[in-house]
Amino acid sequence: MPDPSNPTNRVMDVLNFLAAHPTERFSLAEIARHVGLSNGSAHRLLTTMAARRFLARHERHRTYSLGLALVAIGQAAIEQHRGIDIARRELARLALELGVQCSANALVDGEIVVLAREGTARSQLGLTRVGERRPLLPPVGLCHVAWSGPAAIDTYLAAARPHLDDALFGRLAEAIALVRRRGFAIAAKGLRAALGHDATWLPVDQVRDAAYWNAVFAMIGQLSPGEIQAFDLAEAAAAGVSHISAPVFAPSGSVAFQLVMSGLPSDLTAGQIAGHVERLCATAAQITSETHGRAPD
Amino acid sequence: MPDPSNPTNRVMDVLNFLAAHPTERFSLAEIARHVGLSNGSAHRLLTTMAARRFLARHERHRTYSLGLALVAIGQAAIEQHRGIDIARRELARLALELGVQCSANALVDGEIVVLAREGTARSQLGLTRVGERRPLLPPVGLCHVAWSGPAAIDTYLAAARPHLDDALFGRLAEAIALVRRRGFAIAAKGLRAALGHDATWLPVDQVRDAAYWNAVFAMIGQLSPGEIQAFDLAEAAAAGVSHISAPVFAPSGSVAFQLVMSGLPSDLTAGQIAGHVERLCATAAQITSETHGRAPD
DNA sequence: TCCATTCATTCCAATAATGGAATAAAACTT
DNA sequence: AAGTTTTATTCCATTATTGGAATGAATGGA
Repeated sequence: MPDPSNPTNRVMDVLNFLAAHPTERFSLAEIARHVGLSNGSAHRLLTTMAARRFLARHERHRTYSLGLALVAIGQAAIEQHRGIDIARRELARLALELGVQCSANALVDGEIVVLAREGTARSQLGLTRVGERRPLLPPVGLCHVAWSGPAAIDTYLAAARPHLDDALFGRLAEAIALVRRRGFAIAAKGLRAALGHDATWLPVDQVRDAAYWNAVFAMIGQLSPGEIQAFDLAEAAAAGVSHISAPVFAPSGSVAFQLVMSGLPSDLTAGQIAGHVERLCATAAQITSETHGRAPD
Repeated sequence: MPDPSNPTNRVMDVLNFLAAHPTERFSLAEIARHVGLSNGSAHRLLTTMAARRFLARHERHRTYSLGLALVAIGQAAIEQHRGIDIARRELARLALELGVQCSANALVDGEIVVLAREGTARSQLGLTRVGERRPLLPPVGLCHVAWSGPAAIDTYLAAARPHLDDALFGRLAEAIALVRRRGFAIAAKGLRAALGHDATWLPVDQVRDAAYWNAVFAMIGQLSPGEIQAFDLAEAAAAGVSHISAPVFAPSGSVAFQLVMSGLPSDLTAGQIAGHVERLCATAAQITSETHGRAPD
């Protein structure tokens, strides 16, 4: 692996930054600051991209946003990833039949990126929008990590370590092995559920400044054991289910993306929860199969 | 305008190339050749992009295609361009009510890129797929050119000049002024229609080698006057309508994208054609209005 | 309305990316 | 199965890009 190409990364940084804030528009200076570019470089970069409609320039406010060329490229990308289409269809069916919210997300560049969402959320909180990005931190993303190599697992654990006490950290480490063993992840609701907050709620779509990270880390520090992972379904039934997730594998054996079911009714029995888990896992397995994926050894 | 940033353009070249062939996958060497890169540069570029999932690498065949990150970016781009969503909805309605095929396309990087398509085609030919790219050459793209500055118009005319005889070329030049005056473009069917070919048919989704361009230029040389532009609707009614198109304007006064209606029944009267034109223009105007666009002075 | 501040744009010395050759690894052919 | 061609990857001197300062334009506040 050769040293990465910086100019190339800069282009992707700009695109990622703009995609992470799909409703906003940014000036040259703002983009330069957030992406870590000098004004001069940002100027050439942005004008070059705007000239080819990868970015749209809004003359009136001198701001930039994602351009029309990316609409077409995104559509072309979907054609390459039939699994996304299948996931949309199947998740919509699940959402309708079970009255839950379903989504699919991938790990991109160390962040969780929402690829699809079906079903309407019960609450505003935990609402995911396609294109949104969240940090890869507990309690989310276990399915992405559990089938990765030791290096990725260590990175995940190391990021969470400073914010968890020993007991919770141990549970997280165990959870990874457990998730891989049983083939899905399930998190219970925790203390915050009483406040109308779901643990999957993380500040989103805002600039990742110190205040943002403080809020995220504070949330992680307050997790209850069950929010990290429910070790059996009875535990989940007692506290209520926060979310269930299952992996879709690529042909290479890595996790292509994960399916997430959330917004479940709070009065489910352990048996009903098992049914939901079964449905989600079956859907994930079906997509894995239809896209010629396979789980790693 | 500063000299463009080459490293940035290379990234966009790769993305455009892969997006132009959404069903295929390419090796490093193929991409390097088509985009005009050295193997060394291509190697670093592709591995850098694949590392961040902008490209998907298929280990088995050592090929690359568009990655999952672009799915999310494409979705985010759609959020910025509400017009695309509105166009989808309205074009679907038009397609259903009139029994025609409708699409939207934008000018990206000197090429026509299909952004949306609604309604099923009557024939396989002229079938457009979202993400597809076609050269900006007569008889398509008049709406993109007609509201542009003299420079863009000259470029368009110059590209067509070598392949048209004097009479046809004069008609094309006139057509641009006419389209701008009346606010839409309409092309009749020509000789090729009898063979089941529409003039909008152009080789697509294949590598742009010499054979490709020969086929394209040969097609242009065989255009009939009405295929370039029907100067009145009676002319269109007599030969049958190939396609109608109307521009959607951006706030800046430039053409954001154009709407195209094709696959019309061949037995329409001039009055019925006028009705179709009216519907398409009204839709375009509505989208222009809803997205705060305006026609240039 | 004027001033201060922020922002966009240009320019040049310092620096990092690039092209092309060389090497190694596949893939294909005979 | 061995030879031959194509492909992927590494390396280094050449060359083009970059960061930062300076300028000019525009915005917001008093």
